[in-house]
Amino acid sequence: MTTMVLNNKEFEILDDYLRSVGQFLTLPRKIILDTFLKVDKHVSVKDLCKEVKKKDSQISPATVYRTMKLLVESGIASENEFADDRKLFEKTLGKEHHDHMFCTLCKKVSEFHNESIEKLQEDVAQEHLFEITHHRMTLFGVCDECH
Amino acid sequence: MTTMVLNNKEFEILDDYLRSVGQFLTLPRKIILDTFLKVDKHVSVKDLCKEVKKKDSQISPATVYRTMKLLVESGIASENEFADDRKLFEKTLGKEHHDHMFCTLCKKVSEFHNESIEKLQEDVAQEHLFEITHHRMTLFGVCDECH
DNA sequence: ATTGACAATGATAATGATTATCATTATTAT
DNA sequence: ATAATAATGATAATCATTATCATTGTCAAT
Repeated sequence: MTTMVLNNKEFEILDDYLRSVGQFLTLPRKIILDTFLKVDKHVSVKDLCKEVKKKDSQISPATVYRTMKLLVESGIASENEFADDRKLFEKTLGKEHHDHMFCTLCKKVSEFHNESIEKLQEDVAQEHLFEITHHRMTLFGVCDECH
Repeated sequence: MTTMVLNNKEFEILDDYLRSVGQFLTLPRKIILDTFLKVDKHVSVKDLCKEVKKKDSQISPATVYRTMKLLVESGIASENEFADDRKLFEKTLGKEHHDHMFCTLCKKVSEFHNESIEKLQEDVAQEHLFEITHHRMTLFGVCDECH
């Protein structure tokens, strides 16, 4: 029997968000959120489905897709696309903003943050009278382990 | 009758590249390259197909896809994905490296270059013993005209 | 507790960009 | 000209994601 950590702040946030748009925090959504929170790396919907199926084989991929969209809307998760046509999700809550390095050999995703770059991006945007809502920066190459 | 500018250096580069891999610069490929070069913005395969069809209604989308892949391999074009699941191609020859700003309202793509950011990216990579092959940086937001 | 309005779910079909297949046609070197 | 091989166009296949829709679950009001 799997135990769900229901007092995580993510559950409260999702519940609040859903109520604010006239929806409810149902059991499938709880299971999917719980599963997602226990994966500590970037995960695809496909892989998430496998984990979710272990807990409840009834839950359909369609519901996983729908729920992940809700997690993004509520700020709990964010999505990113590194390799071809497969979106990966990661937790955003309690994590600082960061950018990514993607190893094209082992497909590993690692993170970094550089305040100077952030500042320069803002400067560039101002010069062009562009109002940034978000940005995406990924360095592609070969990680240390693959050398 | 459409005139093709066959003395562009891109034709020579593509020809050289194709020969180096045992292939040939055929008429459909010439037409597609010519069409691509005359579009002066980021273009999707779908839009490119429309233009190509005007010159030769026989040319199939499959050939356009195949040829665009060759243009990327030979360094004449590069691809980028901004909005959902539609790749956009742009000319790379004779253009400095640059990053993009994508207006989420009007979908316009504009370009910028900032040497300081480039330098900092290299620094970050070195710190992490990461060897950059290329990078991708896009600022999302609202452009001046959409304000 | 029951009910009614409506949201959520699961199964499955649809979408849409991109690729693969394959028979036919074109191209090049000889 | 011809043989060897590459290229093409038409079409089917792929695959992640969305839409559809009949059924089931949820909650607030009675």
